[in-house]
Amino acid sequence: MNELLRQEILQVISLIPYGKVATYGQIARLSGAARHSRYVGFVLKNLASDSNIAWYRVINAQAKISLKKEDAQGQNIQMAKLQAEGVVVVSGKINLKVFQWQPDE
DNA sequence: GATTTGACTCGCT
DNA sequence: CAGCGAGCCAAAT
Repeated sequence: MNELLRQEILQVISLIPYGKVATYGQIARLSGAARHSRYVGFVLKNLASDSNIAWYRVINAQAKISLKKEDAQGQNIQMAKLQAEGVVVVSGKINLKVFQWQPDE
């Protein structure tokens, strides 16, 4: 497995500022793995439970929480955390125009 | 060592 | 404008 790539992904996620979110694809590109969008989610899944990483700031390209229905608890936690940071969630979706992280800003 | 699967994305229908 | 399918890459079985 790519420990290096995994850490880079976590690194990028840790760079997301308070009150902002980023998409999987975005993270993948910033971490140097443009086409490893799926891998990003995979990494989070394994590291989220025992890491202090703000995994909940990561959403999919549809601006929605990507967890499955079975992970309702996780969805709830993520949404709660986001709102606690001031991110407004409308109809389960996030306003990317306002809250998506712009690495160059 | 080959096949399936996945917290995704983009493009065409 | 919504839905479906193909593409990509690493991990798990």
